[in-house]
Amino acid sequence: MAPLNEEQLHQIRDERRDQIMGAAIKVFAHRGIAGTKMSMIAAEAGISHGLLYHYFKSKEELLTKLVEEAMAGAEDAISSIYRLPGTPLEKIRAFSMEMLDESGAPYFMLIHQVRTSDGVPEKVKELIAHYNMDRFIEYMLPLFVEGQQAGEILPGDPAELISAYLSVLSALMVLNVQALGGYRMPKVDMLLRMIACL
Amino acid sequence: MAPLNEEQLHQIRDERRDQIMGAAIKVFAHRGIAGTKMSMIAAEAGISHGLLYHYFKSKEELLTKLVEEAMAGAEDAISSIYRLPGTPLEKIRAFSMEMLDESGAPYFMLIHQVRTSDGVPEKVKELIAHYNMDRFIEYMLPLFVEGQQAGEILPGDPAELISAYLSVLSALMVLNVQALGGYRMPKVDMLLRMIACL
Amino acid sequence: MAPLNEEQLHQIRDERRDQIMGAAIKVFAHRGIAGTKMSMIAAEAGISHGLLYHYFKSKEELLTKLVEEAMAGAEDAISSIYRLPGTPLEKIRAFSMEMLDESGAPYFMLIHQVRTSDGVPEKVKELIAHYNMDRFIEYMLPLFVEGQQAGEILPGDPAELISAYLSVLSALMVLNVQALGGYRMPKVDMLLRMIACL
Amino acid sequence: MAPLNEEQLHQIRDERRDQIMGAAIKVFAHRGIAGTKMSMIAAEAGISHGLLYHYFKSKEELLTKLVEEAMAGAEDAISSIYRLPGTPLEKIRAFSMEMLDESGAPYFMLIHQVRTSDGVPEKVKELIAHYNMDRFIEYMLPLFVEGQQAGEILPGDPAELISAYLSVLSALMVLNVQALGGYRMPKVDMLLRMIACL
DNA sequence: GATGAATGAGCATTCATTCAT
DNA sequence: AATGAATGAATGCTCATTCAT
Repeated sequence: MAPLNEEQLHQIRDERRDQIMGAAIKVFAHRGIAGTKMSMIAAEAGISHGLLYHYFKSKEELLTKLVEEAMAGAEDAISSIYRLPGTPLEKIRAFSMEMLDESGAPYFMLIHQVRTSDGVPEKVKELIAHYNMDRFIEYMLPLFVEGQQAGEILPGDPAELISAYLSVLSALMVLNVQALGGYRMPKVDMLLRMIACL
Repeated sequence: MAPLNEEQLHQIRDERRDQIMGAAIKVFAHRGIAGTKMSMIAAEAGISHGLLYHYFKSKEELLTKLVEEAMAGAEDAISSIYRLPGTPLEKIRAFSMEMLDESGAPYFMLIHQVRTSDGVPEKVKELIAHYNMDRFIEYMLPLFVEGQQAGEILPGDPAELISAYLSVLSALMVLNVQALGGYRMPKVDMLLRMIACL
Repeated sequence: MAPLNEEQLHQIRDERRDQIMGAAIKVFAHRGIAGTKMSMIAAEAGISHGLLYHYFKSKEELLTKLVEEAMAGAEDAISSIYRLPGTPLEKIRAFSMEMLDESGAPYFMLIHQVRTSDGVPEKVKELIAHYNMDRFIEYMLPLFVEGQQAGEILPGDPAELISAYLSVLSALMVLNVQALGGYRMPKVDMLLRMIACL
Repeated sequence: MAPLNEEQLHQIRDERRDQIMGAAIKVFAHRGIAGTKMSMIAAEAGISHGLLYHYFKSKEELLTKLVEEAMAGAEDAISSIYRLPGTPLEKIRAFSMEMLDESGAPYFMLIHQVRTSDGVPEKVKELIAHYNMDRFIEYMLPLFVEGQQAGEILPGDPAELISAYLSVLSALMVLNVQALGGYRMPKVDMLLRMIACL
């Protein structure tokens, strides 16, 4: 009966969804939640605004899906650190470079926008609440302890070290999206001095 | 009975303007440029929205004035560094603590909002363009050179050191406005490790 | 293997049309003209909205066809009165019971919706204009006169009697579609008291 | 401080509200709930649609207020029956004439629209549920019983008599708003034959 | 100076309709 | 014939701005 088979339809839908979400994160990150108009997203994705609503019931749903994806991505990024080669400090170094290479910046930017915007729906705020730095600290704790035992990383409360270091990384990512205003991204080795034994 | 004289009227006017600008920066910083409604500012300032327009011709003018103030304030903050006591590194340390104590955060936040928002009027963008980090680097250059000569600060291109360090400071200020999400502001001494000889 | 012949295709087509019109009148009657979305009709009929447009060029055409059918049906119902058994009053009694048994209510409801909705296309309004009560009065006139001569029906202008009585019948049908709000359909004998000699 | 005093402002607001509600009930009654656009109400009231939202937060709120008013009005109308002069049947006669004189028709029409439209917000539906005919039956019960004892009104369950009679009255009001299609409002005396001893 | 009623441009969302498959 | 992706006009609602008082 169906003129296009199930699979073709599914593929179209998936492609469109990705296309829209890609456009949306770009616009949200740059213009803020309230500053982003659905028509901008549609234009960026090259479709009509009507079609946008065929795929996402509302601006809120689109934002929610984006945040969910961002959080899953962040978790992925952090958890990948153990698969990197070398000593703990080398792993952290490689991880830091990956973070700062800007490809994930829109996601961090989006989360920052959500976090600092008061006009965001409660549901999205809740999602973000789970994206607590504590989860990431837990992930990295064994690595930092190992580094401290190896004499590579500064002594002291490792949770505090991690939190401070990740805060700086996150902050730089948020700030640097557009490399405007003369900000210059610090070299990774400079950042590592904050936590490494020299 | 006698009507207020010229000067008194002027003073009331100035107070009102300050009151409004104080309210405005708070709201802008938290809700973003587009997310901030004139009525929110009026409510925050405790006046009618009609009165807002007696003091500022438009949202754009208010934003412009705010950005101008923010830029002047930033310049003040940076230039004050030479009036602080101690060695160059001690001056930088004191300056850093002042920056991070959050009192100036809304201004940095505002500037960040303006910088990363595409929907901001061109005129305001131009203002911001002047607020180039290069000016601040120039200000701090003698201090860093002095510190390097004293062996307190790492060798290497001082302009790059300053730029990187200020980027981190700015980034943390922007990120930290609400201290949400488990981010913990790093200790100043940890940040100083990025630039100091240990 | 052999493709369906002309006639079979035609029959399928007719069945589909009936299926759609049946769904449409239900939805129109319950939700009003403007409140009825094409997608609702498609869902009620169990087909895609795309297919709807294979059978009816537009919402307006569908509504028009429905109104035409409703009017033909009403005429049938009225004209059938002479085929009923018994004295004039008995015929009227049987006819009244048939009307009120609710099966034809959606049609009356639809006509009422069209009549009282200002947003209906002019073409449909014109159709309705023909469905004037005067036609029905003409139909029933001989019957009422006969009843008056037999002393069963009140004396006086028979056209006025008919008009009033049919108005009450129509009104009750329109009102009663959903039997909500505690309205209770009056017994037919009670209604007949309006026109009958007791 | 205030340029217009409290009272003047209040008066303006009240007038505007009445003006809007008057316009709204007219449009809702004629075009149905879904068929009524806020812009139509604004146009009917002779104001901008922006001002409409100054007075009523949403279409739903406006509809709710209208229904509340309609229900209060209906209760008033029914309860006023005891203040009419004459025997029970005479009271009922006077009451019926008042009902049918069309001034209250838009309210009945509105309630009918709400009752038969599926797209109406739940909150409004609940309001209507209270406007149950049972309440009105209770009101009129003593009057009908008195009429039966006086031999003016038919014997039998008075609640059923009332319910049936009020159903007919309501139905006629709903049907007759525009006196279209050749419907002719029956004379009150004809309607009274349904319940009166002759 | 101060207020809030009033306006209208702009944005989120819905829905009739078209069309490629 | 049948489906659902795609479009855009229309509608509810918000908000910057103006203005009478």
